[in-house]
Amino acid sequence: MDYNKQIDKKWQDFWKKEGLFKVDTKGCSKDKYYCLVMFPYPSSELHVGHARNYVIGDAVVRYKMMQGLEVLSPMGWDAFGLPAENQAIKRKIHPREWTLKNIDRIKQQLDSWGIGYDWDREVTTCLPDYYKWTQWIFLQLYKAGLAYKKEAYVNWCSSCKTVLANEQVIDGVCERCSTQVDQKKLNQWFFKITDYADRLLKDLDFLSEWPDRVKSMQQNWIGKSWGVEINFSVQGYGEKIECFTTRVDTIFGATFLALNWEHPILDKILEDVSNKEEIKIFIEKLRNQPPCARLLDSSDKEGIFTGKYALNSMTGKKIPIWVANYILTGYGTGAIMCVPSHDLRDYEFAKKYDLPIIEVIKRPKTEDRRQRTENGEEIDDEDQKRNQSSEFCHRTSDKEFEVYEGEGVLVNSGEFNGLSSEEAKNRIVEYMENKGIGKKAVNYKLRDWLISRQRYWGAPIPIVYCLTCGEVAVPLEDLPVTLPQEVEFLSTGQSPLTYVQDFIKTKCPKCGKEAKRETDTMDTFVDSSWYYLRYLSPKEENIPFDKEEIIKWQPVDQYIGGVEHAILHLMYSRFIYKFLIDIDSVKTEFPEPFKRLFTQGMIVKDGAKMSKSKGNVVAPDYIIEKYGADTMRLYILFMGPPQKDAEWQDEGVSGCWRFIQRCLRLVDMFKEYKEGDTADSFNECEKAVVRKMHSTIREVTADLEGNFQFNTAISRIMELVNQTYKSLSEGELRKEIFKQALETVFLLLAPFTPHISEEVNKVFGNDKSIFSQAWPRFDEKHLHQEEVEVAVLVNGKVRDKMKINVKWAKEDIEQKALALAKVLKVTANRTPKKIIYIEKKIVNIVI
RNA sequence: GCGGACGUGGUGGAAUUGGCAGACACGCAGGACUUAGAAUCCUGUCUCGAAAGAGGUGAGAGUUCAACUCUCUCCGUCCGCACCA
Repeated sequence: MDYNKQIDKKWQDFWKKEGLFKVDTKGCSKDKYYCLVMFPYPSSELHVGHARNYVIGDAVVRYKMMQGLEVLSPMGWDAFGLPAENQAIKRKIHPREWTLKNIDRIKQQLDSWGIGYDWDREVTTCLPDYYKWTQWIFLQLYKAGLAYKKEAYVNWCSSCKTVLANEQVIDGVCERCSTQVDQKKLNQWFFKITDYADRLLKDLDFLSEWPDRVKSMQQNWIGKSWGVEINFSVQGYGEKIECFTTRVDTIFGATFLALNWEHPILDKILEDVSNKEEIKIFIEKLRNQPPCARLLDSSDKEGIFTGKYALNSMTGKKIPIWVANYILTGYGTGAIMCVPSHDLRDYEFAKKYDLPIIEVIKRPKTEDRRQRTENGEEIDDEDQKRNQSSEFCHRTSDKEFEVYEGEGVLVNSGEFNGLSSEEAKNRIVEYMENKGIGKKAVNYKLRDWLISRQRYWGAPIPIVYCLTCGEVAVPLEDLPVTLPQEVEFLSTGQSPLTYVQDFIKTKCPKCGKEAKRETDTMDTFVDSSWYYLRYLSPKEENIPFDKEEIIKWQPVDQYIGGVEHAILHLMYSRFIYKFLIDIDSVKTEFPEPFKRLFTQGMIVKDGAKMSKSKGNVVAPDYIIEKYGADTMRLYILFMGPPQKDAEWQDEGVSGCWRFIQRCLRLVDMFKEYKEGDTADSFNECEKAVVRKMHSTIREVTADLEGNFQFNTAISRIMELVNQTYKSLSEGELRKEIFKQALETVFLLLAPFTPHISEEVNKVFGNDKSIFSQAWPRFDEKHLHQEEVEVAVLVNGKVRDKMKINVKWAKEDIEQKALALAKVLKVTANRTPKKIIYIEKKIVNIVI
């Protein structure tokens, strides 16, 4: 059989004509399977790295179809965003035009690879029929008090002239243009995702089928920690300074307080300070420091004494209040109690400015640790000490003092002396709560989601500003707030919408007077946080999504995409989903949108991520031109475990091509095949093929049911093909068996190489699509083997192998093993201490 | 620093979860068929050794009849977070 490009095209057209991937979400009666592949940002053409994503998704979709499920496989476009706007500025193309042109091109690519989608459900986030509902979601959040505006210091990229979210700042530079990021105070819209922090954390428990890596990244990002909030009263003022600490057991060692430059109390306490100007200059310096000026070196720690003191409420001693550059803004209260004896950072600071250091925690005694070792063996004291220091201790260069950051036993802590850290924490909180000087508290690293963008190419925020009524939400019936087509891109730092008079000018929905529209647009992560719901009813004009459909089709059974979305996209989607559940817009048993998540690895070339600038991009189109779609698909799946990064090797592609040719040659042989004389029962060659066939079905199915181990699945199919060749050359096969073997090969290959599988399916006289056939089943009885080979080991070392009949008694097998010449040579007539027989595997003789 | 993943031939990678390490491919070498090449087919290919044999899964120890797999220590690579009090 000849493979040619017409075959690809022919079957792609066939699937389209037959509507193979069309799903009637309402009407279908089969069990549902919602397979979702992360939709692409339509920038330029897709390369093989992107292809991996879609090929994996397609293989899953086709496999599940053959399993008899109703498989929903939609596709769409994450079409708003910065690159389109950058292109517009650079090349004077309208973002919309550029985006839609790219969509056409990518769609054509996906088609030519034979990726199957229900295109009737296509969703494009930059079109009004979609972003109308993104705005709707904004308004729901607004109504619930979860969308709010606040003035805040934000990351400002002077090159892109825009505000960046923290997560778009990589190592202190803009993720897109690598310009140094500055700080700027602006009025911004936020979503209050922090209200959901605890649920986002707790509900990770529902996600047993997500990779641990992703879950731990999310956990980390939420960053929940338990501790105590302590009030320190400022001497001479009625004011208090709140500090959060996770180590209240070290309170007796707190010898100073440190504030960040933004702390509100500074204005008050600095009033009558003599060196006020000096301090202000220092604060100003910190304010202008971009977040990238991360202090990696301890010597970078800087601070200034405010001249004021607070009281350590436990010791009653007065402790100085400092302003320091190492106190984070936006986490905790902006003030901390500093314990230089048990916190390395505080120690470095105290050392530099000569502040007192009081040890209050002793490392637990070695006896305690010794008890913890399993077998009670003594452990060398020196070793212990070394281990401990590597864990918790930071020896200072002058060796005067070791900062011990671990837990231990309290000293110099008044009535709490002798308690363990753990006990002390409880007792001290209790004491503080009674006295009203502190209380248990929880802190999160997670911050509210900044969604404002001073950009044109995004969904307009549906808010109007009226001189009389103030901030007014656009009524639902007025949605969408349409993005104007005519726009000018001026580098001013303002949203281009600011200059579109027709857009800005509007009437206040409340009082009808002249009003102005909000000119910021939304972060594209808002668009992508709910698209999977829109796929279920993409054409609905009056509602964002159909509740009934959601009950039926949510959660997504399998979500597939890159790890780069492990934190933001997935966190935001989870948040929005939970919110929609809360406002009763989504009804579901399972509180998470994506039941199972698969993150595929990157394809690298010459050891590096593919990029135009490196010139190492592998274009799929040339591979398709040379070998066809199936070869590319097969290689992408065969190159390695799909969740791991893999190096692209052109030689590997030709290997897959050869395999396909080898399969097709077998089909040719079958067409010409003349059956010889057949006996009643199968001969050895036939038995071998049948056995291999069934074991292959079993293993390939297991590989796909597991963690999508396409690479091993394919290698097993290769083995079946090899076995078929071998049996053909070694003896007679009746035609029926030859046929079964071939049919099995192509059924198993169908999810990976759909075009050729369809073609061969036709050779066997089936007019219907191979994907309407059932996935093959194996029969246990064909796996059974009378005779198997076992390895014979002496003292764990393989000495010989022997064939045994599985019915033989254990003793007989052992006797036979002992009698082997190679075994006798080693045992030299010594009687074995013990013989271990593992069924059908091993005989181990211990002497 | 914290969290996670990982370390196996010249290369990509297998190993029914503690049971014959290197499946399946790539590459390479030799051979067959060809005027020749391409394609295809066959054979070989962890290391040392002529062979018998010995060694071998980053290093070292331990548990076990048996360890790539489990435990501990160390070394190294990749990813995420990072002055989170």
